[in-house]
Amino acid sequence: MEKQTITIYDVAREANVSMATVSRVVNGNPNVKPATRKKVLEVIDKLDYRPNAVARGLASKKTTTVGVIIPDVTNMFFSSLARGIDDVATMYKYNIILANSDENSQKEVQVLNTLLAKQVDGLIYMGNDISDNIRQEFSRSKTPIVLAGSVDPDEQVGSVNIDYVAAVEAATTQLIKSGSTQVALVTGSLAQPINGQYRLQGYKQALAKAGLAYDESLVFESEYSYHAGLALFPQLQKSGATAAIVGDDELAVGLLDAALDAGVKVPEDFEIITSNNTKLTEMARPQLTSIDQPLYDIGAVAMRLLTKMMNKEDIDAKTIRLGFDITTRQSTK
Amino acid sequence: MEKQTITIYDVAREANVSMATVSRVVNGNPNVKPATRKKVLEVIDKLDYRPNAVARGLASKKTTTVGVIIPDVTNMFFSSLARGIDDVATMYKYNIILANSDENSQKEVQVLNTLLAKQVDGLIYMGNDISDNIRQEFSRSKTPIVLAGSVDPDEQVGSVNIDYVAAVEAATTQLIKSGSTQVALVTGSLAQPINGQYRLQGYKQALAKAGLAYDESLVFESEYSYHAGLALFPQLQKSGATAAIVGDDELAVGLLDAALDAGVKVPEDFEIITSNNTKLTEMARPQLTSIDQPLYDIGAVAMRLLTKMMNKEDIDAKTIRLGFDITTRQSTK
DNA sequence: GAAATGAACGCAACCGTTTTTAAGCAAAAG
DNA sequence: CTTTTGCTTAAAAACGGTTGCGTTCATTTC
Repeated sequence: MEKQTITIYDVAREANVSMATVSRVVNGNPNVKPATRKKVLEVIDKLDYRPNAVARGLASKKTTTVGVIIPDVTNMFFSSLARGIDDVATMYKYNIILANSDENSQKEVQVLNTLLAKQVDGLIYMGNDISDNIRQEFSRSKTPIVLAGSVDPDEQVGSVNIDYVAAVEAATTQLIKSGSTQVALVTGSLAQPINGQYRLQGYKQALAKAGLAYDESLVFESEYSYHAGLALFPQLQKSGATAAIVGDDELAVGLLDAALDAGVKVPEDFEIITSNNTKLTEMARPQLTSIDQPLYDIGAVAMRLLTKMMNKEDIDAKTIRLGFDITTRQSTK
Repeated sequence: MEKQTITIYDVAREANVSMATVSRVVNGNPNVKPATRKKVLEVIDKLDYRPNAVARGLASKKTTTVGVIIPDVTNMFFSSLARGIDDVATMYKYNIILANSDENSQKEVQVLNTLLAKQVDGLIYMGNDISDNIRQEFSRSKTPIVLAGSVDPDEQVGSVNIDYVAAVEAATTQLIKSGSTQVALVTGSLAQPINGQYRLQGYKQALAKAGLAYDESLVFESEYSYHAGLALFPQLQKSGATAAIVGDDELAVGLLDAALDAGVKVPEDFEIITSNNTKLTEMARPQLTSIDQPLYDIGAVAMRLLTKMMNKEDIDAKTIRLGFDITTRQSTK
């Protein structure tokens, strides 16, 4: 009795036209006489008809849905990207299926497959680490994919990011110029290209240009979390570092708070530059100087790129590098 | 040439069975002879067959997808809920379509409709304000809906939250006991039931029990943002308040930082209790005392409730009230 | 006035599953 | 030895649209 879903067929009958015609007016196909269009529209309105997107997806092979793989929505860095993604997605009439992966490659592959099973028209992947498993799935997938905020050494898929080498070099240089000779680099696993290749390289370049020797003991690998930062600071201190460039904002706040709690003055005795310029950098006291990646834009541009790919438009460049800045606040002199 | 999607039909042919049989093994239907099951499985593996979820959705009228309407993923409060939702969703084999609404009722209705068009099996709504528009859509929807972290005065749909009256009363009482007679209440719009009804009531009750008069000038409506907090503090100070209970963590951090920047000592001269116990409360210095709503759990329980509803199991109670605590940190004496 | 043109619209074949119905068949029962 | 019973499996009808192709019919064109 309540199963009553009204279909395109009901509308057709009621309006005395074929379902093809109804389909045309629903889809804005111009080949419909204004009078019939009007009539159909009225019936649609009267019956409160709502096209079934699943049926439509099956018939047209398009779901107007894209999959988004995110390490953790709870992380400001990624959620900022996600917001950019969703905004331009809705702008282009797409919806987002959001799946948390915890950067667990097994989960990622899993999720990727259910996303593909759901026939998403495209896919956006976020995550620092592109495991071989996932890379393999990428390459045999016919579905357009773009990476947001991560780098892909072999450019199989689209991607949007900033020049991490240059960014870290600039940040490191700034720290050196302000007087530190012992600048620490605190990032996630060096096994991840973004850290082990790009950030590390930028760091070394800055050192080299300043005529400073590279000292491995000033490079720290850490989890990206507040508590990790809290726990890591003593080691940083022991290393003799007087400044640090940090790969994640939560981590940086942890370091900062640990410093403060230990009575170390920031920026007088210890300077910090963090990497993501999330709201956290403003909320900290002292506020954190940060590399300013345009997070929202990275997401937005990634989604825009994806729409082009889904639309089979031709792309000028598969990988887009956005500009960055360094926003100076109170954690540097 | 590569359009080659392999369907259930291909598998059936290759395995010399009907598609019905393939469907059975894919869906774990027991009525299949082990031998044939094995054969089919082999063919599936060999052909790398992946069932088309869209077709499945059309035929079964189930999409194993739920819609999630969220004000803003970028907000820690909501993203924490979202994380809980997603985790139990995947636990029950559902995916999440995430849509940001900015608490804009027009956008909400819009999004709700496209979600329903996509035949989601259920819906989770987050947001402080349940506009009449959206409430109306709720009531005529046949799709199960549950609210996460918000209250619904007329309990049309499921919902999961905490006892906001009691929570605010407890917080206010604590502030009064520690010596403040002028406790401010800083929340979002009082037009929203959660503020105007529940929080305000808890606040008044605490006052009454302590024999203090209710003073309207100590109640502040504000946007939930860091900058709003920064801007609001001077007014708070002018009001003579020596403590505040704040409805949102970002807002609270803003207030805290403004106090600090103004040379007001927290908690000596001004105490703060905030409401959501997000990570921010730990990151602030001094750390913020907070009502401890189990954010993740609210999301998780909401999703669990939704699975039951989608499954047509009978529910003991449509609205579930989780327990809360007050986690004392450094912003209270 | 007949033929050609083109706009509107209807027909019907998919899209890839699920699911109901029934058939086939071997073992158990009578 | 025939009938009943109970598994397996096949066939085919949905599910609600999209879309290529063909048809209809009012206009133009010659």
